[in-house]
Amino acid sequence: MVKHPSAELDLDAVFSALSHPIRRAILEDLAAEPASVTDLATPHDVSLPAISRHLRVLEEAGLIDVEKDGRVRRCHLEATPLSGAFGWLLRYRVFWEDRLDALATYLEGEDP
Amino acid sequence: MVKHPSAELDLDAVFSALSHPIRRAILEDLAAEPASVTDLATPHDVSLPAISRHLRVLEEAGLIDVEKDGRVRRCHLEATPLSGAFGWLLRYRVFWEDRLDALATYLEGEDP
DNA sequence: GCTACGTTTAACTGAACTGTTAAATATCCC
DNA sequence: GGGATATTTAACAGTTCAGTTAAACGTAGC
Repeated sequence: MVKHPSAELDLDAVFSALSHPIRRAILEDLAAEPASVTDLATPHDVSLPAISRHLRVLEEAGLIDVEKDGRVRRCHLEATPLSGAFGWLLRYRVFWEDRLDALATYLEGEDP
Repeated sequence: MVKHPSAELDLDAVFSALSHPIRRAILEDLAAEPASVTDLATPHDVSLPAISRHLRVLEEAGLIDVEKDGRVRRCHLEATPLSGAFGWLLRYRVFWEDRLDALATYLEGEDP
C-alpha cells in the first residue's frame, strides 16, 4: 500500500473540527460546490472573522483547501481525512447494528 | 438533570468526545469488554480524576453506560450514538473514494 | 489615486477543556 | 469499628475555544 506523503492522520483534529455545527454545515455546503468565505458565512448568524476562524480550523484539519483567486478565497472540500474518522468508526459498526437488531427483534415481539 | 439515554442525537457531543485520544482509547478498551474505572485508567499516564472526567464526557455523549457494582463502577460501551456520526460521515464517502480512485488511477497510469 | 469589496489580524472577553492535588464518599473485609 | 480500596468532588491553574468589534491588508475597478 502506498503511503500518502501529505496525509497526516490526525483524528483529534478531524473529530474536533467536526464537533461544531457551523463547521459541519460548512462542509455540507462545500459538498455541493466550492464557495467563497462570504458565501459560506451567509447562512450563519456570526461575524465574518468567526467564520474565518472556523475555516482555519477546517483547513488545519485538512478538511478544506483554500485557493486564492483575486480578493476572493475559494474554499473546496478535501474529504480525504474524513476517511480516517470513518475508518475508526467502522470498527464499532457491529456494536450498534447488534443493538439495533436487538431493538428490532424486541419490537417484533421475538426473544433473541 | 437526567438525560434521555436513547433519543438524543447530539453530534456535537459525540464528535467532541471522540476528539480526545484517551477517550478513543477508552472506547477501544470497552469494545473488548466492560471494565472498571481503575482498569480503564491503567494504560494512561494521567490521574484517576482525569480519567473520571473523561468517562463523564463519554457518558454524557451517550457512548458509555456506567453500572454501579459495589464500590466498583463497571463501564460498558454504548455504541449506538456512533451510528449518528457514522451516518454523517457516510455522505462524504464518495468524495474520498473518488479521491482515492483518482490517486489509484494516477499511480497505475505510470505503468501501462 | 481613490473607493469599495473580500478577508484576515489584533485585542479582548467569557466559557469550556484538561490536568493537577487534596479531601470526601462509599463500599468491602477483618 | 477501623482500615484498605474504588471513585468522585472540590479547588485551582493553564490552555484553548468561540465569539465580538475595530483596524488592517490586498485587490478590483473607475
